[in-house]
Amino acid sequence: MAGRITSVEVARRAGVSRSAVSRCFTPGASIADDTRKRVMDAAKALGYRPNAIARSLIAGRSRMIAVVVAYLENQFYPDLLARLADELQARGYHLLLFTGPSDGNSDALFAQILAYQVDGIVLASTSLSSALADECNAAGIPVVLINRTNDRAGVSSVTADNRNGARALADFLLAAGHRRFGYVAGSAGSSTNQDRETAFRERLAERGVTEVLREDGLYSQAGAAEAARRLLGRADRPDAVFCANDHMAIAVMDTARHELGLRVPEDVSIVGYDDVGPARWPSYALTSVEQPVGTMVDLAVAALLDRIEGREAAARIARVPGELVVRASARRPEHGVVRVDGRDVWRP
Amino acid sequence: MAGRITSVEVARRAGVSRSAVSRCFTPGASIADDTRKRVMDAAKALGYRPNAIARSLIAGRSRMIAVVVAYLENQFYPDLLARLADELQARGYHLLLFTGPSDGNSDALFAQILAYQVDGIVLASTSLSSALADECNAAGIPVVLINRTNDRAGVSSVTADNRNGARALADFLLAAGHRRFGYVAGSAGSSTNQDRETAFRERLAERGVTEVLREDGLYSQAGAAEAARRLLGRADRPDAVFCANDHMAIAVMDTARHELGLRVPEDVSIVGYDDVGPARWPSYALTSVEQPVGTMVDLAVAALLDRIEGREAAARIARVPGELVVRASARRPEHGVVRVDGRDVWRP
DNA sequence: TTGAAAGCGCTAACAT
DNA sequence: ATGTTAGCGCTTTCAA
Repeated sequence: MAGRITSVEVARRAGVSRSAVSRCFTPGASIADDTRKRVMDAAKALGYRPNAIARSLIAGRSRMIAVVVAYLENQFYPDLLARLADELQARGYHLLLFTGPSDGNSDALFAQILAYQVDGIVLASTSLSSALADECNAAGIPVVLINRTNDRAGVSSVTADNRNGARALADFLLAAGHRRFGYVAGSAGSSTNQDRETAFRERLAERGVTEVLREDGLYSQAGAAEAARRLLGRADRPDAVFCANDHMAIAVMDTARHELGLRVPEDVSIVGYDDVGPARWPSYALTSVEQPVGTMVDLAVAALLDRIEGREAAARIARVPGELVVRASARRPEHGVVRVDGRDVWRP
Repeated sequence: MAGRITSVEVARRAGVSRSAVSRCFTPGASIADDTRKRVMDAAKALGYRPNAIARSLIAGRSRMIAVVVAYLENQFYPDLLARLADELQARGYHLLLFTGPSDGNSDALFAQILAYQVDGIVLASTSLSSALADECNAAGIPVVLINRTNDRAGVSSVTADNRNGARALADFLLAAGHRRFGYVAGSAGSSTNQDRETAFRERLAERGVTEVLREDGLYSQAGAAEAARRLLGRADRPDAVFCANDHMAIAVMDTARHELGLRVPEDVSIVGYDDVGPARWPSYALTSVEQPVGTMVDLAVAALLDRIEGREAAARIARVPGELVVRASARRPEHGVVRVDGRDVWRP
């Protein structure tokens, strides 16, 4: 541990008491300009920084937020993490990173998070969101789920408006003339997958299509490639496939083109969800519903800090809408696509 | 802050002193089995966890490691982060994440890092590696640079063997018959870019090729796309391009194919460095030198913890070799490519 | 083996 | 405006 210079040494050098030193580093404390200057000079000379650990002990707040993420291969999560860190740093909080347990041992993780006395927790799409969220909530620590919801009271969450997005995708594909559909699912247990899948099916059913071929991709690229082989290898293969996220859609496209020799979108239209970076790469040009990471982070941080700082006690459930961004991976309907801010979007 | 149950309450319930409670949670402390059981029962009943913050204050060590990363769009960094978090968690340390300042304000960042009394710092490829590393080192906190080096004494670093990798790439491209070369550079200031570029040029020069067209890509995809336009748009364009990393190589490939109408590798061979996930996607099938992130993390953690835990005081400089993985983005030499562990690698 | 007492570095009453 | 005192939750001598 470094920065061993303590406030006593600064106080001695400046010829004042430790309290005076403390006040210099406490915004809004009353201290004479002259004293402040002497203290600051001494502090600078000695290289003194108030010890945030000791401060936390008194304040009962650590100004640290635990963030638990499961998989970082899906570019959505690194984006999320980067923005979260920026946003928290800007507000004087810091991010303690935990990777979701591969071993499913949420208790050990929970113990570690609690031990650090974090002021709040962000759970980004880990398989154990629910269990952890409940425990933390019970322990009185504000929790916000990102890209998952949870029915329990007291747990805030921020998601895309997955149901509306999936409905838009259904309408879009129908408008392009598709009638045979496939769905590559994420983990069945995730609320995001459920929302995307059921809304997609419901909308198709409303419009007279009741059959949707389904394969599990489990949010991994290997799983999605397998799913693509099964789904697109059959004689009566679908001519439009909705993948629960872009990360899988990319693997499905690659498998369709490079393994199965299919043309996209001539032989099969493929659409995804999230609009992550690689979806925009010309090799994929994936039609996808955006999941606005910036807005989601802003809402998550606000929900968390409002509770931590006592401005509001209630949990908040936010659902943020996103555009259906039209690119080249799916057949394009004759009508309904307009250009907005340099992107083609679906506005039927 | 939660987990407000303190050791006093556990002590009272178990009918012992606070010291006894403390000893139960201190490995190797002497305590009667009977007492331990009573304490543990009480602790469990109350949901008590020792406060890591209070503990840090005494120990003078926080068991937190600060990690500073600059850009998370390049998949190498999320991979690094995930493994680092896992590795540290497994050893009882935790990762405090800082995003490298876009505003170039390293002082503010430094202050925050110091305030948290972190036990060590991992600097992953930020533009301010050197300045920060020096400051932290001066403050007595062990530092390890990943994917950068720094001449200063006392600073550990772990990098790929960039010079050897770049030489292998030069040999590989020459063996495939290329004679007109281009280089898309990362940030000129980064040691990694310097090593890759100079070794590439030196090796080509040794073999009689002295001209290499150079464009700046600045480690960003937008920059790389611009570089590709300039480099490949000219009449006497190179027929082989080495990009300082895969992240840029992907943008260069996309630009070549989709904007400039070039075939890869028939019209131009493109090679990168890092062997990140997207390099393996069939749409790119990028020939690249791997940067073994697992090994690099292991070495970085070892270097850091050996110093933190007093096993070794000296800084360590590690350079880890990686295979040149041969895929379809570059013309393939007639000889020298062999299959090892399911990959084609260059072993001249 | 156990408890009492001191103290990690800091801040927040409370005096002055 | 400043100093004195107490104490955040824990561990760690020191005695017993």
